[in-house]
Amino acid sequence: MARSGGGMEGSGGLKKGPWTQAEDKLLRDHVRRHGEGNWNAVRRETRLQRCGKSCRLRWANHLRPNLRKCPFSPEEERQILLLHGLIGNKWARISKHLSGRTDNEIKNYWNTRFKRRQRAGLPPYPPDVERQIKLLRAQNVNPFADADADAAHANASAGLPAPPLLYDNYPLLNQMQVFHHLGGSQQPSFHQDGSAAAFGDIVSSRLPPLPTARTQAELHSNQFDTSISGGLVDQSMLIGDEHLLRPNPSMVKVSSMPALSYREPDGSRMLPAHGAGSDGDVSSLGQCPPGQDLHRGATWDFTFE
DNA sequence: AATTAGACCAACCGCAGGCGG
DNA sequence: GCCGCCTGCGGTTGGTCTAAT
Repeated sequence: MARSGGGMEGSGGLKKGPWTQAEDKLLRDHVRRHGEGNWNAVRRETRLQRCGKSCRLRWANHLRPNLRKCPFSPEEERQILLLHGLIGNKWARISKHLSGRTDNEIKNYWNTRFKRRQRAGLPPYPPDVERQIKLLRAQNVNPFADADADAAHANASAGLPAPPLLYDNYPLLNQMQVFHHLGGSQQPSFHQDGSAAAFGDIVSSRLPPLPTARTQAELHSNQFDTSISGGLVDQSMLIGDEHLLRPNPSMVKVSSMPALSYREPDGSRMLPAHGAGSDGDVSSLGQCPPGQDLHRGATWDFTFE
């Protein structure tokens, strides 16, 4: 929704506020003809009275193809938490690991989730996610591997030799998939050298420095340093986020780790909360049925088993 | 039925970095 | 090196929706 009323004009006669269908069509047509980029030309070449910034945002968040507008699946939520734990508020980077998701969407998700947990006095990450974050950090898994992969791709295009085929030349998502495949409890072995990697052997190299420990006060209001809160988790915190999101009167705190499961929106079947998909591949989680907006109403229903 | 609080989400703003003149 | 333009990113705001009271 808009911050200012629809049809409001900013300086220079530029329109602000919510986009109309006609405006969307103009922008879509322009991108179809000229491709993405050069956003300031949109106003010159169409009747659209929007600044370039606004056009880019509208395209990126709403109009570009292959956007997924369904609610986040538990697997995606877990990936967001994990990536956030590793690289912080790098929404654009995180969104690159979740196909069809925008940085704005992920940022909104995190902010509301963060506020909720903060109000409840809970740490930002569920204990199992926090453990995984600490493990990945300890093993120096490179969360910026996608950038390396991009660079490798650029090298290839330029006729330059490809770098050695290392696991961290692939997106972090894939590393998590392997981790997940191993059950999450069995620690994969990581190597700092480039020796051959059998399955379960993860080669890691060219790592950025790990974040240094900082006091909570030094962090932004919505950032956490997992090195501080890690490990010391009260049993009462072992409750899935969805219970906080949509409190259930029958919800009780338990003294031992509950097994979580979730029910698909149609209630047809129950699946384990973690590793919902067989391989954690977001792209295989399924698109929303065309014309059906699942944003509201279709929530993941966590229950204790 | 009215009110309130919280969740959700679209969109704006400021800033930084890249690039060409 | 400086400047202006463009683009991308992250933070923030504020409207709408929904459930609870």
